[in-house]
Amino acid sequence: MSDLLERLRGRGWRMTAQRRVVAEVLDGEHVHLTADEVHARAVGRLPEISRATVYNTLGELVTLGEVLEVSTDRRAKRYDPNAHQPHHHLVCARCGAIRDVHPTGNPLTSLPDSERFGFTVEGVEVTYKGICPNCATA
Amino acid sequence: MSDLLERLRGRGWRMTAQRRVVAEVLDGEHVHLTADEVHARAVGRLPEISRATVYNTLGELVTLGEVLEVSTDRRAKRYDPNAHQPHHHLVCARCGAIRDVHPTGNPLTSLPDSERFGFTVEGVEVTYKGICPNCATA
DNA sequence: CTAATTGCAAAAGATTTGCACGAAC
DNA sequence: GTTCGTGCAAATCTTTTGCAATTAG
Repeated sequence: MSDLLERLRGRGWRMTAQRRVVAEVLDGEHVHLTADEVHARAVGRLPEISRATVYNTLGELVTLGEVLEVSTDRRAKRYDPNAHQPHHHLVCARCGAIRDVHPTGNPLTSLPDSERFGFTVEGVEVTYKGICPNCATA
Repeated sequence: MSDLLERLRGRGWRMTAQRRVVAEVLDGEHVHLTADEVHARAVGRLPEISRATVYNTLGELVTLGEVLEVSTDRRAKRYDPNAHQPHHHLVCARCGAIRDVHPTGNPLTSLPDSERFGFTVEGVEVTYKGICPNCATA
């Protein structure tokens, strides 16, 4: 059963077949699908679901804070349902594969005032870059 | 005079009016323009320069390692000419403004083996998120 | 002179939008 | 019944590509 779905129900999210399918497709760890991949998988379970609905739904999940948008070097954004466990990303520079990694014991110091340029700092995102074992072999 | 341009000359980069203008437009600190913004500014100095050439040139500068691609939450990528001084970014969640920030005294521990999933880790990118003074006022 | 670069225009890829119809509550 | 969500198709925005004309070295 989908954790994400549970949480959404709990928040009184209006439920439809399409939204359920999107939430189900997204659920899990190390899941970082593009909108198009979400649509492709959703179609497997609900053939008539449209891309527009997938985009709408993803946008809403991001607004609700239940899904994170991951911007990569590539064109399409990826969506990460693992929003409630703080984590960072390890990205393969060659193929774009992404893994979740969890903050090391090292609490990242917050930015010193002298480096804030008057900004209010709300968070930090850490992305490690490297080559995945698959690409290293090939 | 443009630092970037100097470096490119030194590397024997084939020079054209278009390339010079792109390098000039990019030079500086806290510069994070989109391809379209680069084009707009380049046109100011060389009216007939085409978007395709701007894209070509930016792509090449990235390949040469002289310019960094910054992926944001927004659609268009941004280009950062400050590639030779290691730094991170502070991004306004509201308007997208970006400032360069320099690593705090805190050396970010490298990822432990148990969190590498077999990847070779080559670098890390840190992005602070917040609200810029401008947006905070509005 | 020769190989590399440019501009154009068209194509491709990703995402958004307007609107009539249909479904959730 | 009312409000909100959906599908479609067209629009928009960003980036890439093919190719003939041009230019740097």
